Amino acid sequence: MSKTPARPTPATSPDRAPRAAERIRASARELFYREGIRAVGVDEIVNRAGVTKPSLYRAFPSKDDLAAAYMSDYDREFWPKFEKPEGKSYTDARAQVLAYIRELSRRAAGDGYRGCGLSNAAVEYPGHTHPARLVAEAHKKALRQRLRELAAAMGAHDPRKLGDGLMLLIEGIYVTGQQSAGGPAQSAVSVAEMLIDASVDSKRRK
Amino acid sequence: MSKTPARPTPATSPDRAPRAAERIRASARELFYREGIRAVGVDEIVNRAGVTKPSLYRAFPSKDDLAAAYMSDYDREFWPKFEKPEGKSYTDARAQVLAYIRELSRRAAGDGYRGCGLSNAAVEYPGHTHPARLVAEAHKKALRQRLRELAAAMGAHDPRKLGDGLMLLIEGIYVTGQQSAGGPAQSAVSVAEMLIDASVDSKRRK
DNA sequence: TGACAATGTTACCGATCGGTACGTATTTTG
DNA sequence: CAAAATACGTACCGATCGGTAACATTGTCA
Repeated sequence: MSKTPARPTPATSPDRAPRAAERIRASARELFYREGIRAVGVDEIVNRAGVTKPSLYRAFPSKDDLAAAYMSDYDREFWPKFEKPEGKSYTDARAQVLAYIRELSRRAAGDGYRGCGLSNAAVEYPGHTHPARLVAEAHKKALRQRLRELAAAMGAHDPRKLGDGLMLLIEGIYVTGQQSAGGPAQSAVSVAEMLIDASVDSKRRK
Repeated sequence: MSKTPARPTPATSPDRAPRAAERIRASARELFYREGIRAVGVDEIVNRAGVTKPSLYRAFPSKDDLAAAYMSDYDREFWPKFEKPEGKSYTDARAQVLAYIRELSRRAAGDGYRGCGLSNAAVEYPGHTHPARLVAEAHKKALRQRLRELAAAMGAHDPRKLGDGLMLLIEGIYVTGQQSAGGPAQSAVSVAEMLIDASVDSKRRK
């Protein structure tokens, strides 16, 4: 019945990419985000993926490495949402950041919102040597620098200050969004506007 | 040798307050904060407290309830630090909030900083019925309201907006402080100043 | 002293944890 | 087609998890 006779996957490419590993990544992605990494056992992951445990350990040396892969996937999915919020491209840095924060605040108001998977992982694993943490910290460092660039593009007097301010704000949305619905995240857009306007040349205020 | 003959504890009060329970609370407090709640086993807690496992379960129905007690302790220790930052009392709401953020940023720059135990617990336990989460969410609700009061006392046009902005900022310090040293938290004080000054009547700016 | 409450001691429970040895399908290749 | 390689499943491991039963010991107050 499920023959898929033609060519479900190329499988001719020398780069090994079995289907089980991808199903595991997707399953881990969902469960780790929803429940937390420590809360999810490997059995639950493989059951949901429709595969078995040895398949997991053939693709990933350990659960910690699977968690690191989850971090990399999360990071990869993040950047399009940040650079092209609401699906549109922006030339105006201010508009881009505000659009991202607007979209983020909307998501954070949803019921199943669980914040940033990377920040959450850093909470779950305090040790700075855990493989998942390394990916998360690299991501946060990159985001901080990108926000500083955007702050400079907005014409901020002190791009570092504005960039850090926006970073703190965004992380605040992440963490408060999962605490309670209708939380402070719903004020985030106007707060960001205030912050940006107060950071650029006062002559340019409308 | 360690007789403590006189009166180490009153022990006359009828309210049951044995010493083992307090040692367990203190041990849990430290370990839960440093390592995370899920990461710490009950054996580790009782070993560090110098007591045995049955003593734990005589004082607390379950580990989840001990976690909830940890939340309550954390909440109780929080408010003095917030209301009297740097050990001083403040009549000026702006000065108080800025002093708290200054003190917080200093702590967040330290090596072993692990953010807010209450926010971290909400990350570890997504389910909104967990006893620890209930305490944490009540705390965050109270803090949000208190910040709104303080924002009003500062003379903010929109106290809700400024209060939420400060809340997002503070939560941002919590979470980024434990990610990497020298992070965006070190810009928090000047960001808070900007936010407050932009929220109050512009005539009052210095 | 005797009664009582709090704690310690020891051994144990079932469940679940992350991880693996080993045999079986399935596919690729000559 | 047959053989080698690859992907997958069954069954299991020791360790640790949260939690408990039963009993001995201590300290306090009357």
